[in-house]
Amino acid sequence: MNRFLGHVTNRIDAKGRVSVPAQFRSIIQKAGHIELYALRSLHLPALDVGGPELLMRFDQRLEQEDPFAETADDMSFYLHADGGFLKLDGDGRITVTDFIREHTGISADVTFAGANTHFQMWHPDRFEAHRTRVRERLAEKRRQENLRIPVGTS
Amino acid sequence: MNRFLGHVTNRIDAKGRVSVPAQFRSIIQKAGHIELYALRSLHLPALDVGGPELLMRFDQRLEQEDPFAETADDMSFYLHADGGFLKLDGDGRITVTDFIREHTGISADVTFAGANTHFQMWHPDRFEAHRTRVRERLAEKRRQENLRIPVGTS
DNA sequence: TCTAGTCCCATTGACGCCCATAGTGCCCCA
DNA sequence: TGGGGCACTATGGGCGTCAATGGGACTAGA
Repeated sequence: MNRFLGHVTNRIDAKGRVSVPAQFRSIIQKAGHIELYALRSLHLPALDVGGPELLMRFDQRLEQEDPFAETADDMSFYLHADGGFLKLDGDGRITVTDFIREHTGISADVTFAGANTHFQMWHPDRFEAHRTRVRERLAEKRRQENLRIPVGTS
Repeated sequence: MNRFLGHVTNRIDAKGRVSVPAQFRSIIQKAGHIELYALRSLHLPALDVGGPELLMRFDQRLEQEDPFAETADDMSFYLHADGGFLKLDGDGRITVTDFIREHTGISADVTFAGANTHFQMWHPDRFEAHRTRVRERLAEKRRQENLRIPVGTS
């Protein structure tokens, strides 16, 4: 399975390193990459992480923009200055830099969460909070739709 | 990876020198260049720095952006007259000249920010301010157009 | 002579590379 | 079916290398 699924929480050691879950790692390494591309999510206190092809996807999206509009500059700045590479060491670990900590609030532990084509890095508490919030939103949405279309799935 | 990505802040020493991040340096040296070209960014209080090919790209952009040749000439003059070489010393440092300080407000520290094909030099505070502004604009834009910049929607 | 710009060297702290260990799940075999 | 052992992951730590920074000495031009 070459999709990022599920979530795992790992500990950051005294040297500031954390193991990327083997399951996620194998997907990246299968593609022959030893470095990860990380981007600070716009709306969430989380990091979007994937192989270099993640950056390619964003670059393609960027090319669709009018290169002389402010949006293109903004997107380029966001993708290139506000993103960066994370190098995997020989044991499949990455070092948690200030770049990561500032945006996510991560301190002692990291929750890795699959997101299909990539994965995310969270502070465990914030991840949990986000998870329940999402669940509530979805439940609410379904409740509204059920008023019209009663599809009782439970 | 031969792209300028991420950002680092380095200190200017008593002699006015600052280390160019090794990651950026290696990209330049891989391309076989010993000197850097610096241009004032058009809209930002930052310096665009890169190899000689940076000049050509800026010229092309100028031509396309401004249909009136005379204005384009003025702009070209403005850029080139004040643009200059930054010589790397043996330890990969450059001297921060008044030319740099005037346009960027840089005083004690420099933030080097990747911009894919080149990099930028910022005053740390201004960089941070710009970063948050860009994120706000992109977030707003996405809210309006449902523009899918980050994959992480959840 | 003084100043500004180089070249070179020293220090220190961070990071990469390597190996060790403990916990866990799985498989195989009795 | 239960036990032993193998494989692998997460984690911890040692150590050498390199980057960032500071500073001294030499040179050339004002």
